[in-house]
Amino acid sequence: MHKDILHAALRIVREEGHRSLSLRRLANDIEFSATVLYLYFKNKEALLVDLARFGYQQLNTNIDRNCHSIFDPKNRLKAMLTIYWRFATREKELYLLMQETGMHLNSLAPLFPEMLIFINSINQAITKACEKEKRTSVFLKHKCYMAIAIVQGLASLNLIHKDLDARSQSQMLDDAIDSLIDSLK
Amino acid sequence: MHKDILHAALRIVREEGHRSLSLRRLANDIEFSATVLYLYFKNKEALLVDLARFGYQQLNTNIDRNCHSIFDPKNRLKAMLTIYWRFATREKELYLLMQETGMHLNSLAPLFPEMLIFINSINQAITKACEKEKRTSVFLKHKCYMAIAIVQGLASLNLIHKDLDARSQSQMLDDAIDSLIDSLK
Amino acid sequence: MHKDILHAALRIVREEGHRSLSLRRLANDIEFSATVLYLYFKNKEALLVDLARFGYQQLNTNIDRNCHSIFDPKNRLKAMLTIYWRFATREKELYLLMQETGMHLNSLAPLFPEMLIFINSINQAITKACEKEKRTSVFLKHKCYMAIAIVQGLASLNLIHKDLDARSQSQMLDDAIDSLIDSLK
Amino acid sequence: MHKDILHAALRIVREEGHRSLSLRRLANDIEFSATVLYLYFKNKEALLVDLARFGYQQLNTNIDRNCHSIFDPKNRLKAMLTIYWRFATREKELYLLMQETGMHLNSLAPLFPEMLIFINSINQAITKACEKEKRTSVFLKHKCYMAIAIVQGLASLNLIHKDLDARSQSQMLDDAIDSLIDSLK
DNA sequence: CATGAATGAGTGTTCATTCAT
DNA sequence: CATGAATGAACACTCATTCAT
Repeated sequence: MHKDILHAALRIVREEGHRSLSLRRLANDIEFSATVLYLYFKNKEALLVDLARFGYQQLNTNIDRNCHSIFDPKNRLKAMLTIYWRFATREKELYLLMQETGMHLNSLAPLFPEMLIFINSINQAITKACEKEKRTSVFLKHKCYMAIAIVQGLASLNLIHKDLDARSQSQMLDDAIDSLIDSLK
Repeated sequence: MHKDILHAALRIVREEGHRSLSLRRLANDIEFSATVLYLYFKNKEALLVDLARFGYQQLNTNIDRNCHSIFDPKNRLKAMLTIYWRFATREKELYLLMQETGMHLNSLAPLFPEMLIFINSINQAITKACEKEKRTSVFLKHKCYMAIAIVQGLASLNLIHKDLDARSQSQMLDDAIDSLIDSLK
Repeated sequence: MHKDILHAALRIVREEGHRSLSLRRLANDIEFSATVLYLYFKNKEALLVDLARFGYQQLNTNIDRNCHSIFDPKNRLKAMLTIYWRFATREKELYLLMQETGMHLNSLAPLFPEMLIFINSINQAITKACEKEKRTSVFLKHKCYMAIAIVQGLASLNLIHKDLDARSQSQMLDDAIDSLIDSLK
Repeated sequence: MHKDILHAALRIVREEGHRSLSLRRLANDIEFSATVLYLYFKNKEALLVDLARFGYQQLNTNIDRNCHSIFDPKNRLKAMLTIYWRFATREKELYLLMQETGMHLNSLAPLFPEMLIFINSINQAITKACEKEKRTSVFLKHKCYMAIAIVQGLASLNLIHKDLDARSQSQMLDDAIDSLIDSLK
């Protein structure tokens, strides 16, 4: 049931935007009373958090599935970031929800383990990609955040400036990732 | 009065976030009836747009004031982007409002001239920074958007991952800008 | 509760006119919060439609009850129209609401079955009243609408020209109906 | 100016319905401040009354212009009623306003001289049409009101049952008028 | 003669949430 | 385990009207 609710909520978010997700609307969709939502979620906020976590899970498994066979560290990193960007682009509304939910939380750790997993996996990929150079962990962390920032920046650009065609976008993404990877040396 | 309203709205946004900006609340703050808002703004949306435009004006004059005396193109570009980032960081909530408002508009041109001015000024700076290389306008446009994306990405990172200290952030920004400028050659 | 609301609404309409029927006012009367109205009606408009339908139901049962024992077709028709007129006169405000609601609808069929039932019953009475003459269905339809028009015309006259005494009115009604019935031959 | 206001109001009523006529909207159209309306009209209601009176004036002059050369009393009466019906049909929204305004008034005489003129002219036509029969004034009055009722009834039918084509309507009107004229003998 | 500035009361509507059952 | 019934607070917005200037 928890899952059913989450999936229904997801559908609403995907189809009508996260601003349109109201508990009544959701209760209607799952064909249960609205009260039942409070049996499975403390709050609307709790539901949003779960939704966001689900998003990160999706993202993580997406990455796992597609990258587990890529052994070259740099290619692997590139693939991961590309998947991240594609996720943000395709799941526009869910991605926005993930961002917004992240913002409103005081501490990510307890509520957002999946996000940390995601960050970690990026971090590891970067670490492997510059194994020989023996970088400090601060350097690695910075690069990791930078990688994420680039994708997020491009994604949010996409939401505002609709005149950017898909080709331009993916080219910009490629360039940016290449440049980042270069900077690891 | 138009300005008074805008300033009061701005204060609410800054202090309590743009989600807390309701017309009632605003009317209360300016100690007028709510009706008066409709004498100066067609809509709540119109007010938001004006607020966002105001934000871009601020940003533009900020840039003007601080960069007009920097003649070296690359330094100039760096300064501009740094100011942009600082703006996004310091005016967190206003910046978010600007982003959200931008997303909901169909065409930016008529309602957001100030945003276009901002983009243009970045574009020009980039153009000057690689004058000798005779880059295509597409190349320039991509780099321009990329520059904006980087700052936006770092800004949104900032909003989510509060464990990043100021030093780290500005160092990441510096690195990223340098790397971008490098890529212009 | 649906019925309770409808009845309270009816009372307001009857006593203060359908222009005075606001959801807040209604909620006040039933001593419930305004929100509860939306549990039973999608809209204010939906409530109005239900109110109008209720009016037609009343009218239909009125007709049923009083005419089922009248077998002479012409007398029957006359009785029906007289009841219609009396309804319009006595339930002045409800009648007006029924008219206005009817005007604002695009297609009567789905939302106003009761109105169609009413029209149908008039039509049948007319059909029976000139069975022998084998009239075309167009002729019958015209006469049916004409019958309704006459009553409506007299009713609206009543609303404007208050100097008409009851006797005059019912005499005019009688004459008009007789004349209509005559024209069926 | 009085006239200018009235004409602007008329335009709004005609184009957007009498429910859309608000003083602000009107002030906007005439490009004056809303306050100025109160210099020429005591109330919104006063303005509506004037509007309605204007409607009756239009109707009266319409009748004058087109019927002054018809000498046969019955033809004349028929022409008058036809014009009335056409007016109600073509000036749908103005006609509705005239009806509604009439309803809300306690006594028509002081505020609606034009309406009385209209009724009078119908009355006279009827009187002439049955001069020889020496009818009582009550009889004449009844027939007069009946004539008006018929047209009003058909007009309001028109507003609700949109499935009636123009031909059917004018045929029904003709029949009804003929029948009424017949009944004068 | 006209206005700008302002308002109070009202509109329909939506929301997350609660609680007795 | 689930519901039906209900709510209070808020929302954006519109209206006719007033009054000092």
